[in-house]
Amino acid sequence: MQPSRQFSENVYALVECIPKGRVMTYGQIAGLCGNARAARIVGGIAHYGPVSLPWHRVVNRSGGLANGYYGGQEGQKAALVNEGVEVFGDSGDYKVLLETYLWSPNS
DNA sequence: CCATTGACGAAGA
DNA sequence: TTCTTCGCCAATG
Repeated sequence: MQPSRQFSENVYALVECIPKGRVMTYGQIAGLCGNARAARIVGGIAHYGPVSLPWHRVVNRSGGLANGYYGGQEGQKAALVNEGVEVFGDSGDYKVLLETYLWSPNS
């Protein structure tokens, strides 16, 4: 297989596969896609890529919400809360409990 | 085709 | 302990 181009494909598939009420980290997604060091690529794809995917379920390794989300952290936070995820922190520093909401495709 | 970006991660100061 | 810097590699312009 040629994982190179499939990277974005894997990212899209994984993000779409994240069940409601769960989240995944960029690093984990990158690792599952074959490039553990391409965490930025995931974020890059998210930025360049379509908004058609549940990017609001994707958080950074600290469980913090993304910093360039199209609707801002408050938008992503609202989306997560809307799915039953408890979001802690204040404006600009939202975060979720990875211990509780982190999801894995093998799960 | 070349240069720059990018919503991260981990290490260093 | 927090802040800063480097590295990673794909996608966009």
